[in-house]
Amino acid sequence: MSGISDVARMAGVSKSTASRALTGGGYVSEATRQRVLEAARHIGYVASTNAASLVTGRTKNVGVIIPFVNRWYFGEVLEGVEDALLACDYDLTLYNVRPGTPSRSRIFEHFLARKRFDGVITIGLDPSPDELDRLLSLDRPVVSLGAQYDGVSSVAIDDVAVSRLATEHLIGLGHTRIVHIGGERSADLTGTVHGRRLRGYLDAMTDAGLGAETLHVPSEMTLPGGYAAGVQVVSNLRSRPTAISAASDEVAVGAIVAARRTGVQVPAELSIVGVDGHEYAEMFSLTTVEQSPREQGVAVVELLMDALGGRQESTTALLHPTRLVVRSTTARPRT
Amino acid sequence: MSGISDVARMAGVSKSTASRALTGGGYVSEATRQRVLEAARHIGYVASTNAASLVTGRTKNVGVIIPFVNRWYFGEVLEGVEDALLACDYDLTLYNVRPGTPSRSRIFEHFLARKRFDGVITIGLDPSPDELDRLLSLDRPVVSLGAQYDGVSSVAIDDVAVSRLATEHLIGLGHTRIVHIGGERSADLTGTVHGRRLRGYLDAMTDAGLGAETLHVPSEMTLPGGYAAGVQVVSNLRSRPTAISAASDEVAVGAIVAARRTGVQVPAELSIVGVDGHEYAEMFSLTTVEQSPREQGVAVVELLMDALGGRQESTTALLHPTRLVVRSTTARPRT
DNA sequence: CGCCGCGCTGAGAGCGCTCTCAACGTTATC
DNA sequence: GATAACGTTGAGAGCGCTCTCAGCGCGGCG
Repeated sequence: MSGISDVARMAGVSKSTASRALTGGGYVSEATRQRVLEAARHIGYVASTNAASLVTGRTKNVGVIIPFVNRWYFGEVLEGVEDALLACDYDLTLYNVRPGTPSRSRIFEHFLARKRFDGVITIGLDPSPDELDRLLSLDRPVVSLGAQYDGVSSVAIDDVAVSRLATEHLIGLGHTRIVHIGGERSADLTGTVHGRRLRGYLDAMTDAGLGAETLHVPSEMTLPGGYAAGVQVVSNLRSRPTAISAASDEVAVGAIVAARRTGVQVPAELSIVGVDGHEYAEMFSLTTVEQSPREQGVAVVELLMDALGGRQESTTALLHPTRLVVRSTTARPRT
Repeated sequence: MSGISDVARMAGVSKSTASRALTGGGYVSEATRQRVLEAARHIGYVASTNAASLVTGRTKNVGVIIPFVNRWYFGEVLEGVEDALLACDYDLTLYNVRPGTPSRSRIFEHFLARKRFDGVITIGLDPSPDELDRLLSLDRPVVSLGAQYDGVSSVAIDDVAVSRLATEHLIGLGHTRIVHIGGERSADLTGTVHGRRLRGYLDAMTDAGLGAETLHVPSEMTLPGGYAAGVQVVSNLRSRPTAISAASDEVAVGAIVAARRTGVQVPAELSIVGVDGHEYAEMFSLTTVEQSPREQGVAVVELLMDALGGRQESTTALLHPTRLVVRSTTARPRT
């Protein structure tokens, strides 16, 4: 275990000078710097971030709080965040807070309190008041991706708008009996992604004078969830809708599979539109509103770096662009 | 920022005693311990793991090296590992080494060298000689999941056996024209998961006297990859096989979608079997050989904890059980 | 009664760094 | 020529802990 003193001795300078040369602070003559660098390389010296943290208080580590790892959006975001953090020379400590797990509270109460990070990125997190309290009392910058809450800068897309856009696409094609498949309906339609997407659907329907026709089939935000809901929609022969506005592409693809399996033609008998730009969308020719989670991951890291560098201009909420991609799961309804 | 001295002062003891009471080492009277604990709770004291690491050399942190986050198997494993690590009071630092990314070498050369962990878990890693070298020279325990390499204990399934089992299931049903869809064929059929699964298929075919009939369509180990390969298989009208042995469930589901889309009946005209026990398998009624990545994640953490606790009994290679689950994508071939 | 061992406690060294501060030689300024 | 300023360096304190070691009171034992 070679320390900085070894490097210093080998380069014939003091610990202080070696430190300066290595970390790049203060005055060091170019010659000395080279000598120190050479010595360090020679004995394979790597600074102990630990010891450095102890004195500087900065850990070169960022905590990432994420509810799921195994869903497309979250996986993409995580990879984007990881890449961006590495580029800034930061490690990433993962805190997987699956909702309803006992470990979730343990993370908030115990692990976060250790403050082994310079800042925190939360992804798609809808914190309880207590959790938010703990987060803010960490005395470290916190930024959020895919969700907005009090006192925290964020990067996200306009979930209401994307769902509205998707629904309006269906309305524009002439559909009137449009059903929305998505998450549970809760009292508050702004606290969750699926809530906001339900709201976008409702807004579009209301604005088109179809307010009385709205229909919401709740489902998990997963492919199997969409499948189950799709089966339900399709088997409802009496008043089968002519189109589905799904809260996400995973749900939409599930619905497509359900329709095909039941012999319902897509889009001839049933149009389906999703939201996300999932990697499966193209394969299923799914019409969808695309977003770019990877880029959002990079953006939220930038936001955090600003905060860490003291370049924080109060609380900001960045909205990333999205775009409608029309493929072949949507068409005019049969007259 | 309250330190241990504050706790000590408040409890009316020395720093040493406070430390003993808090970390549970050495002699402390029960009364004193309670007093210290109470004081710590009162001022919300949380020990700086950083400072502790500096003296003990243990970080209470584990590095996890993973090539993908966004594939089912890896996501499941990661969640299992995270859960198990939290239970042992360890943090998880994520190193996402996507193959071919420039960040991959940076991680091996720079980030790992910082040694901010007590041990390393590699997931499905096929390290280059140089990478393996760097890994072992870290002087920290390394354990591997889903891949075996020199000098490292591992947890995995028998990838050759599962694929052989899946293929034998098809052979048992009477199929002879069976094609394998899976990863690139490389010179060495043991270094990668898809290589070993290809080998299992080849072994089963050869043992059944069908050695001359083997056919391998390479594809990415993803759903779109399986779709593309499936299209290719299905459109080959002259000598269409009666069954597909897919290297993974994602590939198998892709092939199912391709078949349905082309109007080929599954399983009437084409049987398809996968490997993994993917969350989509049930929804597609896919016959498959199930494994349990989550449990494997837990198991590999146990292995690492043994190594960290000095209970390492040389290098072990645990094989986890798998089982064939017959659903309805496989049937006897039409005569 | 003296000594040892046991249970408990405190003093203080030191983990590997960074950073402040003083010192020193050299050059610019008046 | 005296002084200031600048660039460069080293000494050493101290980050917040753990851990070794010595000390102290007390009961058991020879």
